[in-house]
Amino acid sequence: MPVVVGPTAVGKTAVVLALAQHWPLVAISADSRQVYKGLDIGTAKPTAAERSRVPHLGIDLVEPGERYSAGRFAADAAAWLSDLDSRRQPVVVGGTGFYVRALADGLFHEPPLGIDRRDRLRRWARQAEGLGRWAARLDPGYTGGGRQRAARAVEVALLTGRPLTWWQRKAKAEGAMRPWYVRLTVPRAILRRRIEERVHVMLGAGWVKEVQTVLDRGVAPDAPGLDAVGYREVVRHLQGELADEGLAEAVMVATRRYAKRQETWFRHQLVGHEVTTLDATQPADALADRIAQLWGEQVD
RNA sequence: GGCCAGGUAGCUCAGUUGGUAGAGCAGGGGACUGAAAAUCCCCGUGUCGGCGGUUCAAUUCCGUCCCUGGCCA
Repeated sequence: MPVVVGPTAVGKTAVVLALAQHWPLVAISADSRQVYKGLDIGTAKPTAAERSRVPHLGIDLVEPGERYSAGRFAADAAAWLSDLDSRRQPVVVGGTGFYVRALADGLFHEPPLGIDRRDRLRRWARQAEGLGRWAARLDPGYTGGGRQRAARAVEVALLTGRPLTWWQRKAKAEGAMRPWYVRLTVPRAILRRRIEERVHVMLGAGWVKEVQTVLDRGVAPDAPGLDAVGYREVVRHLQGELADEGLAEAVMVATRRYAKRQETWFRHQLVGHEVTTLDATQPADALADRIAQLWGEQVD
């Protein structure tokens, strides 16, 4: 199954829409922020018109105040895949490497953890000293990665009796599907330009108002959905901490950094799978033609 | 035209009582299995505006020229 990946603003959506000229498609969005209802402009969700051309799954699943996760995504996506309209070819599109992996490779099957114990652990982990050392002691395979990931390693080890890396090794065997990664890439300077344009379009389209509306509905400024590139800056602007003149630039900086992290992921984390890298300075139609051609050659 | 203040990393600046220089921001590289647009780790050689002079040694002192800003004509 084709999995179209690449950094924000390379043009993934345009390629999928163009690809729909070749086959009837259904797109599965692997994007950790498009799952939130009401966050449309800043997450560059496909528009209603675009979605009428290609139905999209994985969009508008939860409220911005609710916590979604890669695990839920893996489960949801598995359900969608088993219940597809057989006349449409599924294509995964996404910028969230971790979600793509959860879908394509599957995550380890987490045993029931005991909500109370887990919550107590998490509260402790938020301010515990030497969390990284705890993680390394409990999981010899732990390679570092800050408080959030250390906390997770400690939690899994303590609550399941096995280190996280043990579960990972065990789960490797049960690979879920055979993904064919189509990785879109563009020189950094061009991506920078595209990001710049896109941010201006988003702000011009009423992004600030969108966030204001979400906050007015009672969503907390630090809600999971708003903890996102650009949304963080817009929230700060609405709270008077970021002046109007600085907003666009601050959003662009955050977006560029995000794009860099995405490229690092897609450069290194897809090993062991089939990957086709395409130069996305070409128009979407040409890219779609190329994908269609290669797809035809796939054994599948 | 005169006087003053500047010209050092992509940007804003610090600094060197003369021994070829360092912060912030920007930027780059990397890690990644239920918060991932998250969370972390690593990375600073640049004709110190040009040309001359003094000196063992000049980005630093002197001269001159160029550029920028301010004030005065």
